[in-house]
Amino acid sequence: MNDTSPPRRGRKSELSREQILDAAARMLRRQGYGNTTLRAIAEVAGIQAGSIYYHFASKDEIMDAVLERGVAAVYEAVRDRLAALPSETGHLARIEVAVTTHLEALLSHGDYTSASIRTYGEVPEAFQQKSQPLREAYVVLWQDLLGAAQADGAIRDDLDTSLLRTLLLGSLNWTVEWYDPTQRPVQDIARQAVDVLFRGVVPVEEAS
Amino acid sequence: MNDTSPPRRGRKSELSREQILDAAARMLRRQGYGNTTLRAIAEVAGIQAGSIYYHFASKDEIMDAVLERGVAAVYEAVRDRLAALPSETGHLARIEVAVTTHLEALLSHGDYTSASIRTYGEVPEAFQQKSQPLREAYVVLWQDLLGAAQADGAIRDDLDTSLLRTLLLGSLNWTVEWYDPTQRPVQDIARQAVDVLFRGVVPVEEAS
DNA sequence: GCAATAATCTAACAATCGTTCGAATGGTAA
DNA sequence: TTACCATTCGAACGATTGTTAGATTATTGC
Repeated sequence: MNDTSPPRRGRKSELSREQILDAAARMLRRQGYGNTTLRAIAEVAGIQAGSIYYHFASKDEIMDAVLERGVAAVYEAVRDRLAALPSETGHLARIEVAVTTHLEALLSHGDYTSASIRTYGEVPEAFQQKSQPLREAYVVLWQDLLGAAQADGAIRDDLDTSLLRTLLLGSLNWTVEWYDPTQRPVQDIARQAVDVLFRGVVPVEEAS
Repeated sequence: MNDTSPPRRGRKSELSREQILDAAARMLRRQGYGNTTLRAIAEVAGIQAGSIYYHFASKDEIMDAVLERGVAAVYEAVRDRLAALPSETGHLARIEVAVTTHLEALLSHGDYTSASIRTYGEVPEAFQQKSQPLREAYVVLWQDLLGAAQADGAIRDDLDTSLLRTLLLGSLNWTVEWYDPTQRPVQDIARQAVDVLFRGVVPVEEAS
């Protein structure tokens, strides 16, 4: 009944599986769901199209794996880094760490996270739902972070933290569309993003 | 030689053309480029698939028209509203108008702008280039806006306005992914976005 | 009302899609 | 080596794709 045990497989299988996923993520990122062909994935992975079905049951299963990996990479990175902070860490410091980690994870696992972000909307609803719990957990994480900060007066209480969260994460997520790793280190972007988020762009002397 | 004159067409042609474009934009927005089928577009538009070719030469030509319309709607709206401002308008006020107008245009032409934003990356390079001049012009518009503000001291001069622009526009563009017109008026979002952009989230008394 | 042409329909085409399956290969334990 | 199972190949399938062309219907100008 409980069919948790996978068919016993050798070491080479996992390697191929990984190559297929990498290829799929790379193609999903630039061409979207509908344009990504199993034959193209196979070619990039260095195998034949039919061979994919030894590792995955369907195209959707591949997409699902890529999507899930994309969100998990960011969520787990941020969650773990926050958990590793000393308990006396201030709210603003925690937010700064979250922003920086989010950006680092987002841009270092570029293909998976980009594919996840850009493809999520165009994938059949049926298996959007599989990665949805993770996405919601990540939203809750941020909402708690911002809510706690506001409750303690670290964030102005005339702001809607829910709106603030979507605006902030939107700004960060959009970086996958333009970020060029050869141009500028991720930390520079994170630093200025946090700086503007905290203090705004207007110089203090004339902040009306 | 100069074949500028289109084949003389009646009034009904333009109506159908519009319906095809509307249908295409709506499908592009939710399903992406590769998943959007000419037969599906035709069904939404209330005609037969083959009839599309009376109005457009190819699928790509439809996509091209949708993409261009999407960026043009936002660009022209912001440009015109800025041009209509009295010349003595301050830099921050101009930026506020630009942000608000950008959001309003973005979200009121939802299908076209969303399709334009989400599909641009997955479309063949050959005709990404057709809407590229418009996109660049829009970037220049914002860059001038922010650069002039910084030159006059309205924006802190330790900020990189080029990075600031991408972060800001990213935040605004991302709204097409989550905005629900039944929940909150666009102006509320614009107001808080400008507020945070100018003054940051940290209360003045403890801004270090 | 009649001719002309604008607009749409219908049916098919070649290509490509995801998928299947039996045969061929690879490696590993005995 | 032999036998067994893991892994891949190669070729095919039905369905669907963008596109085409001729027949058919609407609409307009006179």
